[in-house]
Amino acid sequence: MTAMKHSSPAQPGRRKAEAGSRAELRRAAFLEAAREVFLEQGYEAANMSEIVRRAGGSLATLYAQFGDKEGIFLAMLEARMAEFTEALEVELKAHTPIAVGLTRIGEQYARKLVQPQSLELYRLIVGLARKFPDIARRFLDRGPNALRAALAAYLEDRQAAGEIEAGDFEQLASMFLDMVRSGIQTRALLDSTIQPTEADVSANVERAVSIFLNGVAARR
Amino acid sequence: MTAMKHSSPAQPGRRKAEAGSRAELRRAAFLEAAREVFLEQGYEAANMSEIVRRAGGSLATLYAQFGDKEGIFLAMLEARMAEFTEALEVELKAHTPIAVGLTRIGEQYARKLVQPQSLELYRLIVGLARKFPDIARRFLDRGPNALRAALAAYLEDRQAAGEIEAGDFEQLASMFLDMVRSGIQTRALLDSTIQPTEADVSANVERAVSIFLNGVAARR
DNA sequence: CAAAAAGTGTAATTGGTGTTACATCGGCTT
DNA sequence: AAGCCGATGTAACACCAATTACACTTTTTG
Repeated sequence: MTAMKHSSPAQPGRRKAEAGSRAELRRAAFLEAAREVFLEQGYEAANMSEIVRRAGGSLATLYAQFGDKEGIFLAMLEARMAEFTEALEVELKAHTPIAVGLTRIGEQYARKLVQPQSLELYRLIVGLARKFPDIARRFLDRGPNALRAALAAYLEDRQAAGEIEAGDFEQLASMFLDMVRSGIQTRALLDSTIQPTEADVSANVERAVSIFLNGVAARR
Repeated sequence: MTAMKHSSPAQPGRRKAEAGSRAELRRAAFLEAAREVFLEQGYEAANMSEIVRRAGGSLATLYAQFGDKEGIFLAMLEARMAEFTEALEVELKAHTPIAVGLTRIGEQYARKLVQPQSLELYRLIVGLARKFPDIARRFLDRGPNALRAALAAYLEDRQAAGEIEAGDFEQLASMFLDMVRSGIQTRALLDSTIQPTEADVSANVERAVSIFLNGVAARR
């Protein structure tokens, strides 16, 4: 991460970064600052001058590059979402035994979700789903839906291997992921003093796997 | 400093105590309009004049009754949350067989959650969790946490009856409710063109009950 | 019935913020 | 070295909404 130098205000003369194209540096700095400001304050409360204050550069340049407030917001979301979903490219192709595979994907997913930045991003998108429906929609497709489809394919493979019973694999995948994610995420979303530990996540996943495979009914 | 009179029954002036008084009618109309406007447009985008436009009355009266924008927003949320959670007072005291009990509570919960108004309320609260942490916290306690505790007690009763195995009942309750709620709610939250039908909800609950009790592992 | 309290309609005040204009500066190409 | 073109800093513009002031009417109460 490039260290953010800042300029002394109203000083003509001595300031310039040394590496990379100037425009690109500016753009990256703007996006980084926009991420901070929007995630911290929400869309409406964020103001453009604050972004410039943190990024350096000038308001005019910001507008020249992104058009308007909505423009930089969308650009920032796009970058953020890409960064988020790329890490979800889980390799479930391997014919891993079901218990191991579920645990692995569950932990990876849950650990990602409870990071403060992920929670803030989720808050933003949910809160603005009405104002920016296509953004919310894209998030849904690239995030939860994509992961669900991947897990469904894996489950189908496991069913073929005789490890689980047949069923609607998309629905099954959704159920499992919801058990892994929802409780812990909801609590963290609504009570920011809660910061789940790795152990919390692991215990949660372990229990979810157990229920998903065996249920809780008394054995006879 | 304006003397702020709130709805507390005891007042020095000792007026407007009766229900149906003019002040109470005004107040109810304001809250109703505020609900519409805030749920439709979000907190920041909503404007006070619009509330008055829909409720009738005057801006001055609105301010006299609620102090400021935050005041009427919180008052409206309070009323709304009360209305929402009161319907969740599910009677699970009865020693209903586990499959029936789970289905009943699951359907009631899920059906409530996918109503457009519930979704909008949830959006609002999640989006503003950072700005109004105590509101989000109260929602968490009165909503999800309360229901979870109730279900946990029911599960404990069922365990005592030998229907299910022992375990961390709060955790189990959370898992079940998450399966019932999360998938369907998340999709509706992020894609407003989705409007789950009764049949969707029922199918989802049925599957959740099945997994929760028996799991998906192949029988041997 | 009359005075006081509360409500009403309108408009002014105030503060903020998205957006643009403009004069200037500095690096990069030729 | 000269000059172009984008970047910069600043301030202005335009608009909007929260909040309040005020003069007047209606309701409540003693």
